Amino acid sequence: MFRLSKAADYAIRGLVYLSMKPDDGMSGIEEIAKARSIPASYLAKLFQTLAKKGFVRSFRGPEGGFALTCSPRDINLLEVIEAVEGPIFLNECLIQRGYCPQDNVCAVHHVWREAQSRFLDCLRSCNFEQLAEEEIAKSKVKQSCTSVQ
Amino acid sequence: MFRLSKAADYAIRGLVYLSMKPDDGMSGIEEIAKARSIPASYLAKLFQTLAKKGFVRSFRGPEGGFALTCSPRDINLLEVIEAVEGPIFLNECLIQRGYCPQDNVCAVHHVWREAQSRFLDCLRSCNFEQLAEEEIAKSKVKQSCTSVQ
DNA sequence: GAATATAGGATAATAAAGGTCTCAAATCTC
DNA sequence: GAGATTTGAGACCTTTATTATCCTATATTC
Repeated sequence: MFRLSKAADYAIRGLVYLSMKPDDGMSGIEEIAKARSIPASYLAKLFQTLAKKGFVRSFRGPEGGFALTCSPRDINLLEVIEAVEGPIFLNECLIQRGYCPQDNVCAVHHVWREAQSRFLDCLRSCNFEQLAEEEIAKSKVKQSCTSVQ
Repeated sequence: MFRLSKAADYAIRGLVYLSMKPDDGMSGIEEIAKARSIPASYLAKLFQTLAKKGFVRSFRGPEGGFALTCSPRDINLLEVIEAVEGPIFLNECLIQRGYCPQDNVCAVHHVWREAQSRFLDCLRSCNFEQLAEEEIAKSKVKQSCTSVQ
């Protein structure tokens, strides 16, 4: 099924939230989870893997929480998704050269490669600074004009 | 997980096989399954749904089997995948306008829309005539030069 | 009309995703 | 140092999707 997993979706939403904070802003899991309507215990587990992969640093104890390790500009969508879901392959035959026994015969193969590279480029070109800025802008519009659907 | 299901993969491979047959050529499940190394009983079910969706016609009895209902040129990859897997949505929030409560706030939303439309265009622009021709060409190359990896 | 080859449909087995809970470890405040 | 607070790690359960098989009904041929 070609669908983003909830895990990746949650991770992205959480990181966007952190990216919107003024520099080095730290947030606890509970805060993020509440702000973005994500199950807290699930988000906690996700942020553990994000910490392992180096996107965020964790701080224990009261007033602890998570903070980005680098500028939001230096994180892109693709990285985050792959950190949570593992590497993206639209079809098994794209996992690595020679994996698919019908590599040289299968005509669909190169269509997948093309579709995949376009798709990945699109995700790679989107960083969290953009996302955060856009979200801030949108939320301002919404505040000044609450009745609009 | 962003991956083509085996079901869709098998369906595509089966239809490519039919597309390679001279016009109106009919093939039994067993034949197709053997030619493309697909579990026969599984392929049978897939072709049932392909028949329901109108891509192939079925013929029972001895010498029966399946045949395309129209020219391979008039079938594209996207149609087939969606027939088997259901409609493609990269993220739940793209299912329909207003489905996602954070529609107007979420900045990631339009990235998904963009990525999705590029992806779908790519699949839509690929028809089974192309695929069949390419596969025939490739298999000829392979025959004349078997030792090449 | 009997044998046979095939589709049709129901059902089972497996794998993955999604989510919860508990306890340990660290850190801070008092 | 005691207690409160928060992450870390992992076990565990539930749900959903995928993959596969089996049995029955139907059409075709001889």
